[in-house]
Amino acid sequence: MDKTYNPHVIEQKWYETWEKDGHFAPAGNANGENKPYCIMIPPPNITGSLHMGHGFNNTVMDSLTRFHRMRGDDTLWQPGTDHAGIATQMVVERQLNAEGKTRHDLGREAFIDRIRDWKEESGGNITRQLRRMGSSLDWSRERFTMDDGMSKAVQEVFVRLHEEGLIYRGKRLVNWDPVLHTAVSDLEVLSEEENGHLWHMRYPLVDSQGKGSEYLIVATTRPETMLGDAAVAVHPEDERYSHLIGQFVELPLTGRKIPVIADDYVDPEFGTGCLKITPAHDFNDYGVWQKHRDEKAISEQPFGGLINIFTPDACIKSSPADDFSWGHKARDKDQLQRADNVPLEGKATSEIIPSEFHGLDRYEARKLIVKLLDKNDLLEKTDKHKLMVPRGDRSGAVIEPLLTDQWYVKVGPLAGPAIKAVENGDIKFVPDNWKNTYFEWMNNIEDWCISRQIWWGHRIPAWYDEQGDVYVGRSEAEVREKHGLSADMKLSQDEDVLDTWFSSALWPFSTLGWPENTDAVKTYYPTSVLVTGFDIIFFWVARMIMMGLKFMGDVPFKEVYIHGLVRDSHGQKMSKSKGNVLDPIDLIDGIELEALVDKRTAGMMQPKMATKIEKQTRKDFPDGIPSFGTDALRFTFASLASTGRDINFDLGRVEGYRNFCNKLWNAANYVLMNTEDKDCGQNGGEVELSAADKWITARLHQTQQTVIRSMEGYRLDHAAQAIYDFTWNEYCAWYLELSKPVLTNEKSSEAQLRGTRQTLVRVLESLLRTAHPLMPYITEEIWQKVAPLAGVEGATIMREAYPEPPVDKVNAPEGSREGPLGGEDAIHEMEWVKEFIVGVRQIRSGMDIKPSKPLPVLLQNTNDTDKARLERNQNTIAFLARTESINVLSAEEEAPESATALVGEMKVLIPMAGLIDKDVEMARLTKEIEKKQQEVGRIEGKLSNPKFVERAPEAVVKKERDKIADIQTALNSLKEQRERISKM
RNA sequence: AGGCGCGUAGCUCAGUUGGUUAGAGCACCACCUUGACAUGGUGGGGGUCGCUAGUUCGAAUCUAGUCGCGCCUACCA
Repeated sequence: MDKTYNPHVIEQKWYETWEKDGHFAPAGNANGENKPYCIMIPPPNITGSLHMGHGFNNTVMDSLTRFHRMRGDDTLWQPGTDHAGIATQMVVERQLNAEGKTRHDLGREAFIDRIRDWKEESGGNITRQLRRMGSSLDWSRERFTMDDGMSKAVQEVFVRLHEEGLIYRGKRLVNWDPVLHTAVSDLEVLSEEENGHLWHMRYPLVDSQGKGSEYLIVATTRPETMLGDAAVAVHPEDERYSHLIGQFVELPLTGRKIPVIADDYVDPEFGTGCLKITPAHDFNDYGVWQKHRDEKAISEQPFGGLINIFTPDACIKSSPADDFSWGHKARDKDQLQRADNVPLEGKATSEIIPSEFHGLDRYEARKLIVKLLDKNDLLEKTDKHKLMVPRGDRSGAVIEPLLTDQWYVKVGPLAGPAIKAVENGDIKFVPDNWKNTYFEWMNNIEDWCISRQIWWGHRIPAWYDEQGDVYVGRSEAEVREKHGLSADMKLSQDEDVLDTWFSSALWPFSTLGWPENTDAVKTYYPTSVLVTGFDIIFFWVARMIMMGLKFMGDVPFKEVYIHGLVRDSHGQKMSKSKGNVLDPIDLIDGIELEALVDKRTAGMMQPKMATKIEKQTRKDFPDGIPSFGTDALRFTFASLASTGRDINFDLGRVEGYRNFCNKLWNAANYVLMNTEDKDCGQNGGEVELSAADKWITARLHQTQQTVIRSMEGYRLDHAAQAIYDFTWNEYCAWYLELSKPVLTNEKSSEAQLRGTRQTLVRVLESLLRTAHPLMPYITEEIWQKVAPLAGVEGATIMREAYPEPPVDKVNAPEGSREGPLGGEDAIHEMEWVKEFIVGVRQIRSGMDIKPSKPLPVLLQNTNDTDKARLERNQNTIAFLARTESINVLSAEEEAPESATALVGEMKVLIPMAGLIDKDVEMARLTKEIEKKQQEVGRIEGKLSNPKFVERAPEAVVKKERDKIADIQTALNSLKEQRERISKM
């Protein structure tokens, strides 16, 4: 082993070996005892690169996977990527734009080829990065959501749902992205509060004779939509306006007459209590229109009131042709009429919109309308107003509600069983609270718009004849056959593709080969656990549950472990625009400050932001980021995996765990130095175990129990903490030190030496297996060297058995792989030894005595146990406390003036002559006495309370009594000591 | 508007069904280059657990209220 810990050298090497030797593949179940354990990776987007969220998420999954694999489960962690329809299409379109082309120049097929080419080149970036994280994914089963097999699954699901009437086509208002020219689902729209205006517009009454006011005032945040108004609504009980219900107002700038209708949707308190109704451009107005569409005054409006004024670009229509080319595809007049039952007699939309607005963008139209209203004295006032603006999560464009033909999944019938599965515990959320979020959404679920007007994705398996009738089937041939359509009948496939989440929803079973009934499907479905962040409970988790139950008749996973989102150390979300992103790979490899600054400011549109980010980065990382290695990063992620929602990532933690790796490395180095080429008892021979040997073994077992319990409960932070604590504070800080006096003592017997060496290697070997799921590389590297010394043979630690510590540390069977048994006596003895040593050290440190100076020690008030323990451990104590001599005083012997430490009732005395300052020792004792007195006071308070003694459990009372007795003894002892010294 | 989460040491976080002197890492102070490790060792300082009331023999932990921060849902033009 190298003298110094160098993660880079070992990491690369081991990952390649593991992958090459097929260690990531499931073990299978040849012996009939291996339970299946399966995790499906949440497929990362092919356009993406590894971010901290991935790093965290994959650390958790890999740790679970390695843990279960070592425990003998038939373990599969399956990788794959998501085609990410819109995101990917945008990436490649941007490339084309740079070449001065658009996707339309290439045509659909060539464009898709181009995307596939791009995927071959760049799409593997993230899987390479996953490998760097040490992820033990079975790459031989890697899937991609656009694979043939996946397409088949998607098609099958679509057709079956359609056959059952759970997929339908409808003309509805959808969230339309006017930049990307596609519909998006509710979930892909992010509404945020923005500053805007509330315009109060005057709509003149048509017949104001004797009716009081001459106009109604409507307030709107979107004046441009007035061109599509169909009515003005007031609350039916609003006395201010009740007399006007049924009257007409003149729609300014257009001359159209629209009715005043009554609807209790209107809030009389808001604005003037008059609400303009624009049913084709507002979801709520559409709802109002549906209730009133049969009223004559509405139905006689153009298009029955459903007046769509926008083109797909969100510009005002400028020609009659626009009426038939909005949405995403041209439709003829008859079809439109049939679909909506809306009469098309009369004028085209462009003819009812004044020509000065034609072709204007929605915001230009807004400006002009406000200007003209103002000019005509029809603008009452303009108020500043905060409003929720819906934007597409990909394009950032303001989403326009637009009437188009789309495909929908009727979600209600799927949601019922999905809710039940969580209610009855078939699926458990961890932490449990997240089920509330799930129920909340599932109980208010809306039909899911699944069609997208883009090219990259699963094309919808539907064909149209020339009359526009639609046929759904697995292929054109199947459609013809099913519906008896003649071969010469012209059919054209739907141009749209499916929402990416539609294929993701099938992920837990499509990856296993469904719709074929493969062995993998039979073995690994339902999968064991889904590990993901809470941000996609709606997007993904809920939909997988619905689809799994529907098509597999069983839940897709038994548990959902929801973890937090990784933020920066101040709790800020990491984002490119904030310039606070950390790249896990940079934490592994390290990065120079300049490179980091460049990376963070690259592509910044606003120079101001770039400057700010640069400044912040230079402040946060004055020396760049040092290289920490994968294991340190993984251990950090694990240590942060508590139940909270936010994970604030602090670089200091990684540094601490990098040091931990280094500690482990050096400890191994020490162990090897003392055991390699030496007899560690692998081949038999008498072995004598010291109290220290037994003690560390017992502590190892306790640690392993904690780790196993923690892993089973998804508390990786507790597992990490237990491993850290044991390794550093017990194995390294104490046991390695305790081994030194044995190994260096010429008087040690062969059996003693063998016992110590054996314990050194066996505990280390077992510890490495315990830690391996969290820190795979360093444990493998060390294990390779240590295992043979512990008498273990194997190709790799990752295929070794996970430690099974004996539950009962006194009575467990002999010959456990985790080492011999400890035992209570050994533990107590070691506590005594440690107290002794610490006591001397405290005096030494408190008195400013050089560590190198050997001290004479006297023991007073010793009992037989003390003497026996001293006998056995004298050499150890002398070595670790650096004593010159240890002498037991008999009861009648007077002790010289000394500094004192207490070990139970025994006094450890260090004579002060020439060494120790009286005042310092007085102060030390006084402080100690005060502390003890405080505690005595607290406990006395408890015990003198009769209610406590009466009502508290006996064990608790006894504990307090024992405690106070101990403290009293110590206190008396200390007081006495102070008394003596004060007389000096 | 509704729902949820968080508030513990200077910072980042643990704290299991209420019962030790409330812990860890980093940072801080002093001492130490002793032969695994200065990415280290030894010793030490630092918290009225956001606030208030209640339940209880006993509250960081349970209940109610309150303040602060954050998130997610929602149709207020």
